[in-house]
Amino acid sequence: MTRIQREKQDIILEAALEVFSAHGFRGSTIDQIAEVAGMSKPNLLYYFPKKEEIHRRLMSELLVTWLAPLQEMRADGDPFVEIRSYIRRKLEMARDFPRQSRLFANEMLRGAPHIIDMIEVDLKALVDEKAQVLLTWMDEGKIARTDPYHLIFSIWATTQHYADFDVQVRAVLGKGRGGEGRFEDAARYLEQLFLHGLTPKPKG
Amino acid sequence: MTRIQREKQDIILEAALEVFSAHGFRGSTIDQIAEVAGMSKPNLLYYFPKKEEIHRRLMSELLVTWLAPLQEMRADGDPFVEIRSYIRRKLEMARDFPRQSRLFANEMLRGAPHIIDMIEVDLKALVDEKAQVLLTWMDEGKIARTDPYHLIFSIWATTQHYADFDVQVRAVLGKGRGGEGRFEDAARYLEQLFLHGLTPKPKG
DNA sequence: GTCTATATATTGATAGAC
DNA sequence: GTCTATCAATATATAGAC
Repeated sequence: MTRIQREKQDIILEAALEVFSAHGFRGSTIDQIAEVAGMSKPNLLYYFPKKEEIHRRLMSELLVTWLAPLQEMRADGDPFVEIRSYIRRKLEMARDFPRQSRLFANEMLRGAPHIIDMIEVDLKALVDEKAQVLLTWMDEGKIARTDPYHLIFSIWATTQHYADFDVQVRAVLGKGRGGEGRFEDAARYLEQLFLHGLTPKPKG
Repeated sequence: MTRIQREKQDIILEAALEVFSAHGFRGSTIDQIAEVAGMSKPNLLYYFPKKEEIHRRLMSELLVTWLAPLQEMRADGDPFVEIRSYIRRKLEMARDFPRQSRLFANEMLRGAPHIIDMIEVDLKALVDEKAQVLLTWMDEGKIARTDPYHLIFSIWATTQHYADFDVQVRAVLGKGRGGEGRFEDAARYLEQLFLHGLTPKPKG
């Protein structure tokens, strides 16, 4: 495959991400994607003969990106530093790659038909491994004893929320508060939530 | 409108909830809904002449259900009891009404085109009111000082996650752990998260 | 490789018999 | 109120000229 071909494919995939993440697979048309990509529909179909093939490519690339932040959590690091860094990385992904997050959420809502195998095998294996790391930290008394799986779920949920439910977050915060400060506020809030919860500090 | 008519409409709305929540608006066909409802397509269209009208009805009913749990949080109650109850109600909704949760998530992912007005007005007003309640509790030193808006967001995110990302949760927990214990585990975990975070208890 | 024109399939909605 | 038959619009995909 030539360099030109690869570039064209990348333009199409970028346009498809834009459209699929906003309207879902069925809600998106090749016409829309072609327009965003700046080419005609038959031209787009010259590079990707099937609409499904575009989606498939996006999904397989997505999963690699998706597993990366958790993989970086190191067993030999300081527990609080590692967890805080993980939360930060996930929140940065929600801020910088909201379309990927929404594409993933769309797939989940439909029962993950295209990636259920990778979820059940690769993702499960990774989470099992990191849950074991968390359990070790608990055994060592470095973090509170709790359910490591649900801990990971809650980090996913709280961070991805800022991408997937972005409209709602902005509407609720209103014009002033929604204006770009929300990710910094979220970072501060989530750090406190996961590290201390709502228990008030004794006055000092 | 007769009783029969109302019943038929309810059957259609129930079927539409099933289909829309799983495939999204554009991904659902009237044929599918009609089949689930156990009637022919023209017959269904006799009661709802437009596909959009079915969706509109579901959305307006949904929003009422959706605001209820937060409305019940009372300023004159004990803060920890009120917050814990709220989390519990939201988690029960994720468990008992996952389709409504997914319908809502679908709408959010698309930028809430049909309900943005209610989000910006009614939901915002309700959250503003409850954020004020939380702020008062913080001023009184009853709960830790934190961002009340992001606190509410994180309760939404963590509880709805068990409905919206159900496939993933079950796949990661595996056959044994995914088997029905997950909501009880989540309830225990979330209670600890919000009340104490990960700070380990001093040994004693 | 890119275009115009078009084939084919799906689907929302209607017509008209019963 | 419910059905069969069908229309009209949309959307995926292909044919064939350039």
